[in-house]
Amino acid sequence: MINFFNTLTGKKEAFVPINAGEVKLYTCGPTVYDFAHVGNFRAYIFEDLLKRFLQFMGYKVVHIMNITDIDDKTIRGANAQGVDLNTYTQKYIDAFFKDIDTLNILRADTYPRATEHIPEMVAIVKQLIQKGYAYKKDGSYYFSIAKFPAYGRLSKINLEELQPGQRVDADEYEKETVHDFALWKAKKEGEPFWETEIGPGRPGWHIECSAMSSKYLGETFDIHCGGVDNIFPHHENEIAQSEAASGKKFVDYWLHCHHLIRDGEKMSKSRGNTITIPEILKVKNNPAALRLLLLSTHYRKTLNFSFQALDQAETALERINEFAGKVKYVPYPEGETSQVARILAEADQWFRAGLSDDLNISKAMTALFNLIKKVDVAIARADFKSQDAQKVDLFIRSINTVLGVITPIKSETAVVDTLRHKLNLIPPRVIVADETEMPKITAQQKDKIERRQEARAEKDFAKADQIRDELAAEGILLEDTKDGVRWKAVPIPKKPG
RNA sequence: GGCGCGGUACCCAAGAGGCUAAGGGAGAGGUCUGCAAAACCUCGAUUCGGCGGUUCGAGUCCGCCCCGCGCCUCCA
Repeated sequence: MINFFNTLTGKKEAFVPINAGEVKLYTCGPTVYDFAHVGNFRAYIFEDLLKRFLQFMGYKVVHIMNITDIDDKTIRGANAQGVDLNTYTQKYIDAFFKDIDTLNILRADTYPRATEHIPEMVAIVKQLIQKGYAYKKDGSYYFSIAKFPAYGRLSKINLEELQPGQRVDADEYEKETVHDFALWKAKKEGEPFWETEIGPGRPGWHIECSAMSSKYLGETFDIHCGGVDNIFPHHENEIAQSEAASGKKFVDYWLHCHHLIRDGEKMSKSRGNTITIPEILKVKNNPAALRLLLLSTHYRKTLNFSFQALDQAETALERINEFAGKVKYVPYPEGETSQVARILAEADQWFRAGLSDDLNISKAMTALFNLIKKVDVAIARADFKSQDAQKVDLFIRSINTVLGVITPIKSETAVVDTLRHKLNLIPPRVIVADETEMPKITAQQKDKIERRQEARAEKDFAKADQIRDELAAEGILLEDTKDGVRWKAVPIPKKPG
């Protein structure tokens, strides 16, 4: 059974989708007025983990993520640059998708844009007018929260105790009550507008999510995600609009991701302490390590971003990759042992149990590391066979459909018979198990490995070390083991800055 | 002021009444080795922000206090 912490009830609850075997998921996407920062992607990675885990557990997931391409900031940005709205937002949309791919985040089924769903929004506003939840003032339409008694249920906010911020009063639009919010904003000088049945203007912020979620997922759907800062007012307002319009429950499970902080402070554009994915990768070019870092703190806990933490994630990931490669590429004797099935069953159980418990990623990672430890011990004792390796490899691939970070390191131990070479019995040679499975290595590089082995046999260590350095600069790492020289292909380290 | 989250080893981080307080990183010792690196093995908190209380038994429940953070206004 899968449990999720539901913001609506404030409790962990058993997850039961409306239609068995199918999950309808809506996640709040970016407002494309600037480049998204890591904090934004922490939320998208959490949602990706959620989605991948549901798929792993056999659910079909229909995932919608909106793109807010019209709001105060996009309009301001476009006007400042003297370009039209679409031209302005497109470069941020492109950057967003590029980062999504870099972080190996699965694409949503649809990324509806606000500007392409004006008629759907107008239809909801009309319904709200008709049912008496909306009123018009100076060409704008507002939602009257006094008409919706359940208002505040999600955020647990008691309106009477709310201390309105100063900027509420500074709102340029006329409202009956401060907390009423705009559904539709009347046409204004210097702003894009649409001619509609409810008059010329543009949508308020919240209405797009109500309109687009119901269009693609239905009036009631399973899960709605976002950052905690969306709980109020955005999601509260969505509930009010949608439930007032449809007369039905809007969403069963609300899951909210906590913030990513930097130096103890929330990372946000308004504070100016943001950092983007490309900026991070300029310092440490390892997207999978970044993904692991963002993934490995539980989503309801604040995550403090630092490059030290990124280094730790990278080291941990290398260990996993090393192990995955050892299982996938290294040949073992035919057969199987009895213990590996047991180790795997235990790891599988922990992995599922962990993620089933409100996405407890720590427990899931523990399952993986304990597996690694136990199998490594078995390998060290030569108590590990080829069929064991296949099963472990399969398991790793399976959990990697959820984690999305593992790339087995391809490497091979070259057995060079230096003694026989010295006696001129055979030429030195690098023995490779399966050429097609090997990482990229040139004949020249192989030749160098052989020449280094010759140098070592002749105790010309200066030459041997020089060759090792040359290969390292080319991304081929040499390691002398008791079985021979082992090489692996690694990314060539980049100089920061 | 209201609502909410968190404080567990040098760092990150599980655990939410009872077998020896997961796991990762760093560190120490070891195997291997020309050296190095890597890989692997072993070790590591008598103690969970503080003080009281409940209990046979408390990181875990209750009370008070201290500290950090978020939301209440556009924000993932």
